[in-house]
Amino acid sequence: MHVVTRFAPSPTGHLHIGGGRTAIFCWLLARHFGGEFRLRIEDTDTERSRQEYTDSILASMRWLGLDWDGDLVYQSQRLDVYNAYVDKLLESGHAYWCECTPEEVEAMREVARAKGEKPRYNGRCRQRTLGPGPGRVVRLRTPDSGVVAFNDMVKGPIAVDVQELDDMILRRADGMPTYNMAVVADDHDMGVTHVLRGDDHVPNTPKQILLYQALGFEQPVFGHVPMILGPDKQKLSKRHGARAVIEYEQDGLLPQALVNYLVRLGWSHGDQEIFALDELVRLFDGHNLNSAAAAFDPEKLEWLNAHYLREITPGRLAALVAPFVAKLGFEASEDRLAELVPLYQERAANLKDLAKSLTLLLQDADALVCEDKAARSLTPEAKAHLAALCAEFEGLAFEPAALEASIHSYVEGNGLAFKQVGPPLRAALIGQSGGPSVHALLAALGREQSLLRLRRAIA
RNA sequence: GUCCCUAUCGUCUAGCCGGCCCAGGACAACGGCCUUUCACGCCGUCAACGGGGGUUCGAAUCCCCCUGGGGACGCCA
Repeated sequence: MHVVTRFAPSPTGHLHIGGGRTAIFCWLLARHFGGEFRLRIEDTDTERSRQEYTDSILASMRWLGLDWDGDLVYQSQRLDVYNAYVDKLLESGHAYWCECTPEEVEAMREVARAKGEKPRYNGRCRQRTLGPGPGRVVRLRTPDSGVVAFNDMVKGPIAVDVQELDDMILRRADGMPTYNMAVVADDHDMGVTHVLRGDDHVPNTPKQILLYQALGFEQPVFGHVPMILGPDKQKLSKRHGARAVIEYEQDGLLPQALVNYLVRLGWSHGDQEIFALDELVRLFDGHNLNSAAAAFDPEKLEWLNAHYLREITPGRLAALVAPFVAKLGFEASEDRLAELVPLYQERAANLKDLAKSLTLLLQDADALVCEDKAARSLTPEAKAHLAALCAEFEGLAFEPAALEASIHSYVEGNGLAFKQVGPPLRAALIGQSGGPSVHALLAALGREQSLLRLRRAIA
């Protein structure tokens, strides 16, 4: 099957998770069938479109691992094309010039509303034979009767009576094309075969189909994926915290975790939860898409992220966490980070947390802050044990096994319980009551830094 | 208001053309095991077919109505 999909964001903001998920689905569908995935920037709204958002969206696409085929298409560079199509429609009688002002149209809508009907343009200029002129727009001549039906990839058969549709504007008074006009022209010219987009476009689809028919274009397959709701089941908004893909990146999420989470939100493959990207490409064929809106669950995302974090090799993880460590004001080579990372790899849910934990090991002994619970374990008796252990460690090789053996022999030799020396040791080393095993901590810190921290705790 | 979409545990979902489902998996929560702590891991518990009518020997699965949720009705995209 020949498949060409596209993702068409408008550069009026960063790429949000809803758009991100749509992009992933489109990319997956194209890759699954060995087709093409195209990217189009819908920047006809000159007021709100910004280059920086285009850049941000492209950066997020790359971060997610979604590569696109062919050149980027900018709608703002295709205005002539759209107008040529509008002219064609005018010539064939499928469109007409209209001189009604926005105010007049609004009044018509009010009349319709008052009659309990859907607000719409009443077709006043339909029968007139107006030509171009200032303030005039071009409208599509919607058929008088009939039903527009299509088979949605995810929602199944959908039918709408044309009576519900009014004569939509194709060309604005300023000569700019409207959204539906541009989309149909672009999707056709780009050879798009499958239009996968957000749920909110369902009502646009019948209108666009009318345009396909008027223009004599072959229709693509349409598919509408439901929206993503906030954890409270309400429309996702700023209230729900981070929503843009770029924010998740900044919070230390791994792209494979976000992709896995987003795909699984609205698509399933039996009971499977974890999917590698190549596995998704193999499995995703456009079926099994859920037709109901789904609530976003940050906790499950976090769980997936922690999962992927544990799968990465220390060396690779060191490189990923380095920028986050630097952001916290610490300097450490990637080699050094690679040595430390294993201590916290399975204790962190994201790169930000991991970096924060690593700074416990990187900072100066004097800057170490001791948590209350940890401080309480540093009793006079415990300090005496620490002093004795310092002596034990003096002539020892600072390796995990040797350190562990040394601590155990001290504990047993003095008839103690491990908990009498473990907690105070950890408190002295990192100022916390929980965390990596003490011998691993000692080995990672090294002789000099370990003894420095122990002596400081005793003092 | 009108039209369209939608409805299984708190959340994501499995459940394709009815019986194998007194509904399965995952996240979260809770309990336990492992363990020097934390975390990981493992085991277990709690928890759902929105309501009402049909069709049928039999419905979460099919049909209708109601209710709930969402979206759209722009010279925005």
